[in-house]
Order: sequence, then structure tokens, then C-alpha cells
Amino acid sequence: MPRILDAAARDRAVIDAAWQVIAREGITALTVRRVAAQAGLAPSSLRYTFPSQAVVREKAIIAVSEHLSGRVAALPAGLTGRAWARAALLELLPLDQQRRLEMEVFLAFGMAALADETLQPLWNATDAVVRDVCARAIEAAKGEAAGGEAGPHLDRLHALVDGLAFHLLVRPDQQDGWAQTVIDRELDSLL
Amino acid sequence: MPRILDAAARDRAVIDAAWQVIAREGITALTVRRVAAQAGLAPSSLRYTFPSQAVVREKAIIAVSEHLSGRVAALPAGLTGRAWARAALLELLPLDQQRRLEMEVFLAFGMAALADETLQPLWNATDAVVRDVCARAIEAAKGEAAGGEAGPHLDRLHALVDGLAFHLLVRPDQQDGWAQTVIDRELDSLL
DNA sequence: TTCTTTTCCGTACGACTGTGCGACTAAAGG
DNA sequence: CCTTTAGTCGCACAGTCGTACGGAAAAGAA
Repeated sequence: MPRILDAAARDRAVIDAAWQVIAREGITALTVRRVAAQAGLAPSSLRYTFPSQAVVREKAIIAVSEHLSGRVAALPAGLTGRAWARAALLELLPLDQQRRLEMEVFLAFGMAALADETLQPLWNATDAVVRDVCARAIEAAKGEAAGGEAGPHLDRLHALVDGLAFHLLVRPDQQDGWAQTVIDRELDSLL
Repeated sequence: MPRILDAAARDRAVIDAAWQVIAREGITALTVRRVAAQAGLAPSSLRYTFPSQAVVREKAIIAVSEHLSGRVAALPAGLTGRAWARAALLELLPLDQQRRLEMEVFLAFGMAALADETLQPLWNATDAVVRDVCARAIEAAKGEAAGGEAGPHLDRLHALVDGLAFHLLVRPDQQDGWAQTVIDRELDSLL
């Protein structure tokens, strides 16, 4: 067995290349050849671990949900209650380059999934991660006295978070603290 | 001068075809050949009035802003204050097939414009229409006593409207009055 | 009728796409 | 040394893309 390939590292490199291509050229440009070029591979080499374009798409969107839930799980253990809610929700917004990349891929696939039903289960799973973070943020912010009808609050917060993410991507000429302020007011309104 | 072409009717037909293609197959499939087929034209005939793919894209996104502002302007004249604000904001949500089509095209171009800077001025103009409707809704809901700092409220409402639109597209399995309820609560919170 | 102008469309070209296939290379076991 | 095997990659095929070009068709003007 020669030249053992670190499959996980290869996956990470290719997925990162796919994200870069999506962010720079749009999801239309997510082609085997472009991803391979971005990753520094020959297209035929890329196909050794990603046998088809569909696999590239699938792993790229799955990686978004893994990154999101991983980052929320890695929040400082000391955070509780409203502080945790605030920090968790901010992990869902494109407030730095890394989060911007993730949200760009997330929303691009969300629109793509509208027309490509093979993408829907994967994207819905990622969407469910976001929704779950929102739900836990509501619980945390409300304190122990939770329960009741979380439906309207959750729908509203979830829509607001995705709307904020979209606006931060598409209208980056905002002053810095804007989105945080909106989140803070939303948390206030929960009480 | 033979066979006089109704340029406006042709434009409408082609733009509608482009919208249908985007809604059914995604913005990746917005090709000259597919739009022509959807419009019942030969690709070469389409190019007589739409000389390039870029023109198709441009007219398709411009038409969104025209439809949106036209529909808001056509609201019953009797509506004022909060009732007008509610009705105007609901025109920005995909609550029927026509509005769904418009918002699907609007958001698809919004993501596409992230990677195609030639699309940005046109999409920003459409975004400005949405934002203007939000601003006027805030004024109307607040009553005559307007002025002051509309900034945070506007940013928040605008993000909420686009987030609601996105969620209605992508998670259509909601009970009916959900989005209206969210809008009503948002209008309440303005007072 | 013939002309003239507008509209339509068939055809072709080069570029790019996803994918299949087979040859090649490099390293570990014998 | 040779063999085996995981990994790399060149090449080719068929399909689609945007676009250019030139001729056919249609209808009012003469």
C-alpha cells in the first residue's frame, strides 16, 4: 500500500476549494474542473475521492452544518442563559470571513435546492441545525421558565436570523454593531 | 414595414419565460436556449430582441422591481396608516404563485449578484424598492409622529421581510397565517 | 406584380461541461 | 531485485453553452 492518502485532509481541502469557488464565482461555477484547479489537483485526481459533481455538492453542504454545529458546541462553557443565546446566534451570522463563507454557501445551496430536489434533504438538515440553535437560544434566553408555545417565537427568530445573514452578505456597507443590536433587541422582546 | 412586432408584448413574454425557467430549474438553467424554448421561440429569434444572455438577465431582474413597486402602488386608495403598512409588506412576501415567482427570482439574483458584479447595480435597485416599501410602512404604522431615527427599525424590518420571504420559499410546509402573524407583531412592536 | 424592410431561424464555431477509461507513477511487501 | 496496489492523470466522447452570420419568409409600398 503506497502513498497513503489522508482521506480526511483531502476531503477538507476539496470542500474548502468548493466553498472558495462558490464565494468567488457563484454556485453556477461549482464545476469539477474549477474545484480541482482551486484545490491544486487534476480533475481526474479529484474524481478519485469525489467520483461525481453531485458528491462535491453534497459534501460541501454537509460540511456547512458540521461547521455550524461544531462552532456552537465549542462556545465557552461558562456561557449560560442570555449570554449563551447571544453568542450562539452570532455564530449564525456572517460577521467574519469564515462565517461569511459558510453563510454564502448555505444560502446559495438553499436557493439551489429550490430547483434541485436531490439537494433538499441535505440542505434541510443544515437548515434544521440553524433552527435548532435558534430554538435553544430562545430557551436559554427565557430562562428555566420555558415550555409553552415556542412556535411563533421560533419562526420569527429563525426568519430574522436568516434575513440578517442575507443582508450582511449582500449589503456589507453597514456599520459594525448593527446586526448585534438587532439580535439584542430580539432577545429583549422575548421576555 | 411588415410583420410589426409588439416589442412590449414580446418583452413580457420572454421575461415571463425567464422567470419560469428560474423558478423551475434554478438560475443555473437561465440559458438562451431554455428561455427561448419556454417562450416558444427559436433561440435565434429570441436574440433579435434580447441580443445576449446578459440582456435577458438584466430585463428579468428589472421586471421584478417594476412588478413590486407597481403592485404596492396599486393598493386600494382607502388604505392608510397601519392597514396600508400591513398590506404593503404582505406584497413583499411570496403568499401566492405570482409573488412566489417574483421573490424566487429576486433572491436568486441576489445570490447571483454576490459573484457577478455586473448584476449588482440592477439588483441593488430592486433591493432599494423593497427597502423603500419597508421605510414607508414604518412611517405609515407610526402615524404622523414619524421622523426620528428610522435606521434600526428599518434595518430590522427589512431583514425580517427578506428572511420571511426566504423561509416561505424554502419551507412551504407552514400553516397559512404564520407570516402575517409575524408581520402584525412587528408592526405592534413599532409603537 | 416587384421591391423593400422587418422579423425569423438554421447552421456553425469554439469553449466548456460531466464522465469513462486506461496508462502511468510511486511506495511498501516479498 | 520484482510484484502489487493506492493514487494520479491524460485523453476522448457526447452534450450544452453563447454567439455570429446569412439566408428565408412575410407583409406593406410601389
